[in-house]
Amino acid sequence: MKHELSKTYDPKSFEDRIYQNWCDKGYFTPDVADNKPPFSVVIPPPNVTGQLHMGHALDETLQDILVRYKRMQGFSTLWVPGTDHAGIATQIKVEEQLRKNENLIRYDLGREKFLERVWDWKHQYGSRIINQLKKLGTSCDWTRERFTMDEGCSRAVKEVFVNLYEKGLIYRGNRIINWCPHCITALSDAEVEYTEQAGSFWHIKYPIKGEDGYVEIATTRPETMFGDTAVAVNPSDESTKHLVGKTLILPLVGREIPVIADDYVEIGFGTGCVKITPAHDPNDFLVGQRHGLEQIKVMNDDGTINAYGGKYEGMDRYAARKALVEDLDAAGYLIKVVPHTHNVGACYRCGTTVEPMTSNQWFVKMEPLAKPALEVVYDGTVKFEPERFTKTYTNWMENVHDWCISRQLWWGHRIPAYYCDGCGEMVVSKTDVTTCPKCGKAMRQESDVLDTWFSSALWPFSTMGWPDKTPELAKYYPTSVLVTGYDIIFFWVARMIFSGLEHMGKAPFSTVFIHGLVRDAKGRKMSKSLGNGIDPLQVIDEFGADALRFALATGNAPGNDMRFSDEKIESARNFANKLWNAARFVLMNLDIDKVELPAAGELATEDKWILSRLNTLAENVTQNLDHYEIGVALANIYDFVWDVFCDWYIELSKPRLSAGDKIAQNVIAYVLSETLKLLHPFMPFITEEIYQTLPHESESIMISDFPRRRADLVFTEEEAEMERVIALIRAIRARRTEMGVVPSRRAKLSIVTRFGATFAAAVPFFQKLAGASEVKFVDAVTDPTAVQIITDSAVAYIPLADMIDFDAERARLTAELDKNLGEIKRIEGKLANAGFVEKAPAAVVEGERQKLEKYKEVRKGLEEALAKLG
RNA sequence: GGAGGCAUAGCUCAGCUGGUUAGAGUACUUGCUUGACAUGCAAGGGGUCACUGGUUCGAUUCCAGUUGUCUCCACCA
Repeated sequence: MKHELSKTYDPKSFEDRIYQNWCDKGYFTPDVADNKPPFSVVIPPPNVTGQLHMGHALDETLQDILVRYKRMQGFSTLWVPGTDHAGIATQIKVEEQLRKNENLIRYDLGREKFLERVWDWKHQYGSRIINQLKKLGTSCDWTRERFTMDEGCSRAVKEVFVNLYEKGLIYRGNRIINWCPHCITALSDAEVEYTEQAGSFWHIKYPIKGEDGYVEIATTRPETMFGDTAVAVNPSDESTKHLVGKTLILPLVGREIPVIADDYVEIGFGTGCVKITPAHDPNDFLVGQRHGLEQIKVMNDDGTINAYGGKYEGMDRYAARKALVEDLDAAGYLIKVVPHTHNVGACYRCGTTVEPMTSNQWFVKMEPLAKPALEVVYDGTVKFEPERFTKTYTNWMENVHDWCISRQLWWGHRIPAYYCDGCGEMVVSKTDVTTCPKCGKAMRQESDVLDTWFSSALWPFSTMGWPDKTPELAKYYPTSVLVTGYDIIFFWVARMIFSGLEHMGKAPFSTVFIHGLVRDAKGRKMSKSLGNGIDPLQVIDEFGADALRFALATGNAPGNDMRFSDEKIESARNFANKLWNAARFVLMNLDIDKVELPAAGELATEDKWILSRLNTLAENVTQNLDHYEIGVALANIYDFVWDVFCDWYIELSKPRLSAGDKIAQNVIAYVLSETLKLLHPFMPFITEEIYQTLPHESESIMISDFPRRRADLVFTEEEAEMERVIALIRAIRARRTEMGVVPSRRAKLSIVTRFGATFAAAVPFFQKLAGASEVKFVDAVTDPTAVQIITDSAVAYIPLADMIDFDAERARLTAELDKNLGEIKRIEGKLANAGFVEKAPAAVVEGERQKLEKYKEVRKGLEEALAKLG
C-alpha cells in the first residue's frame, strides 16, 4: 500500500483540522481518576483585553513543549487555561472606547451600567485570545477554562479576603500610597515604574518668624508646599542646630510651621533643611508620624490643587507649580533654580506620573506571609530555573512592604466589606450583608475593588475548585512547574507562592521556569508605540504554527532575552520543509502496512548505525528536557533530522529502497516515526500529519509513547564502522572538489585498509556518494600519479594524474603532516605529563590515547604518500 | 546606592556539572537540473572565545578584578 503526502509543505492545509481532531478526541483532558502520576501546569492567564503577542507565543510554546512531553511519557497531564480580568487595563480600554464612540465618561453611566459594558467587552474579546492560543497548538484542557472573575474564582477571592482579615493580615488604614491621577486609583509599589527625568531644584526662602533671616529650602515639587507642616534638620548638624524650635512662615501661604530635628535629614546634602509634607511624600510621612505632625493633603484625586492651595485651587498640579514658582519669584522668595535629574514614578498602565498621597486603603500585612514564602525558596522546595532568579525573588521578598490591595476602580472583585452609615459598624463577610447586625440599618458594600493581582495570586488553586476539596486539587495541586517571564516575578510569582502556602499549606509549584523577553531584530522591546511588534498570528498565517514554535524554542538559553527576525522564522520553515520532503521520500518508497523492526541479525551496518544514533538522540533529548534545556533539545533533533537522517541515512538507503528491500523500509519508517515523536512536543502539527500517513500504532502521535533508550539498539561497533565509511567519503569528496574534478567524472577507487570488511560492504556508497566507478581493495598502490586520500582508517587512491599539480599536492601533504605532527606532539606532551595521567579521569586519558593512535595512523599515511611523490 | 545578565565567526546566537580539531543559523566563495527537498545538494573561507590575574595536570568554561553594554530593585528632599 502506497501512502502519499502533498507535494509541498503547506501548514494551512492541516493545522486547524488536526487541532480540531485533538479537541474532538478529548486528548487534552486528563482523567482525574486514573492512577498515572500527575503533571500539571496553570497558564499565566492572558488579559482579556489582549491580543496574542510574541511574549505569549513564547510562554505558551515552552509550556506546551513540557506538557506534551510529559503527556507522551505517560503522566496524567493537566494544563489549565484561562484569562485574567486585568482590572485597570481593561477598565481603561472600555473608558477610552466610551469616550471615543459616545463622548461619555464612566460616571455618566454609573457603576452598574458601566460594568455591563465591561462584561460586553469581555465576552467579545475574551474568546479572541483563547482562539489565538489554539492556533498555536496549545494542548490546554479547554473543558477547564477559567476566568479570574468567574463564579468560582470570585468565591475563592472572598474566602481568602475574609480569612486574611480574620487573621489580622488584612487591615484598612490611612497610609501613604502611590496615586494615579489619571486612573484615579491607588497603586501598589510594584505597579509604579521609575524613569529618570530632567527636573529642577527650586530653592525657596522660608522666612523665620520674628527674625529677619530665612531658611533656604530646596524642593523638586514646590506645589506640595501647601501641605508642609514642618521643616526638618539633622540634630547633629552644627550649621543648622540653632534653627531647631524656631517657627517659619510659609511664603505666600502665611501658615506657621516649626523647625524640627530628625535623623532622616542627611548632613551635607542640599541645604541641610528639608520641608516636611507628610501627606505627599513617603519619607515625610514617617517623619510626620514620629513628630505627630498634621497631614495636609493639597490635591484632589485627579491631581488638581484643592482648597489648601488658596488661589491655586482647581489648577492642575503642574500648572499650579508653574504659577506658584512665578509668584514666589515675583515676591522675592525664589533664590535660584538648579537643574536636577531624578527618578519619577509613573503608572504602569497609563504612564501618568504618580502622586504619593495619604489615603484610606486596604493593605495586606506582608511580614508574616513573606517569611514562609522565603523559607520554601531557601530550602529548595521551590526552585527557580535558571537559578539566578532565586536572588531576584528573595531580594524583593526580604524587603517587601505591605501590599496596597484596594483600587478605586469599578472593574474587579469588589471588596467584601460592608459599612453601616448609621452606627459606623463594619463587617467583612463572604456573603452579602444588607442590614447592620448592631443597629439594623442598611449596610452598603465597600466601593473599592481589589488589585487584579489579588485574584491571580490564587490562580493555581482557585482554578481547581478551591475552597471545595475537589479531586482536581487532590491530584494536581501543587502544580509541577510554572512557566513565565522574569518581568512578573514580583507581580505574580511571589504572590502565588505566599498565597499557596497560606491557604493550601503548600507552595503552588516546585519549579519556576523563567524565560526572557522576545525582542525585535534590532534588540528593541516590542511595543505598540514603537510599532515594531511582530504579530504571531501573521507569522502563523505565513509560515505555520510549527515554524513559529520552532523559531521561538530554538537557540535561546533559559532566562535570556531573544531576538525574533525574518531569518529565524525562514530557517524554521525551511526545517519543516526539509522534514516534509524527507517524509515524502520515505512514503514514496514504502509498501508495508505495519512497521516492524527486523531482528538485529537482519540489519545492515547503516541500519544499526542510524538506530544507534537515534537511541543516543532519544537519551539526550530526554535529559535535555528534564533539565529545561529546550533549545539544546531541539538543536539535537534538528541536527539528527538534517545532518544524520537526511544527509546520510536517506542517501545510504536509496539503493536498497529502490530495490524494494523490506528491511530498509521497516528501518527507515521506524526511524522516521520515532524521530517524529521526539519532535512532536516542539512541532505538533507537522509531526502528526506525517505520522498519520505512515503506518502507525497509536491513534495519534500526541498520545503515543515518547521514545526511550533501548538497550537492544546499542550498536557501538557498527556505529564506528559507518563513521569510518562516512569519513572516507567526505575526504574523497573534499579532494575531488579541491582538485576541480567535476562531479560527473567518475574514477576508479583503490582502498588500502585494515578494516576490509567494513569498506567492502560500503562499495555501493563509494560509487553513489564518492564518484567511484569501481572499487578495489589492495595491499598497496605504487602508482605515483594516483591521488592519495588519507583518513585514520584507510588510504584511498584515485588515478587522476591529469588533474594533479604535483608541487601543490606535495605542499598540501606537507602542511597536513605539519598540522598532524603538531597534534601528535600536543597529545604526547599531555600523556607524558604525570599530573595529567594521575589526576585526570581514566576515561579522559584513554580518550587521548585513542586520539593519538588515530593521528599516528594518519601520519603513517601522510608520510608514505609524501614518499611516493618523491 | 544595591543586585544581576551579557561580551564566542561579518550578523544573530548555542556551548549542560572544566579535557572538543571551538559549533549552529544566516551571510560569503566555488561547483552542482544527483530520480524527497534550489525552502535544496556538495566542498570551502572566516574566531588570540573582551582584557588582566588566580585556582588546576589542564580554563572559552570556575574565581577575582578591569573595561564596555543591558536589565531589575531602592530612591536623598
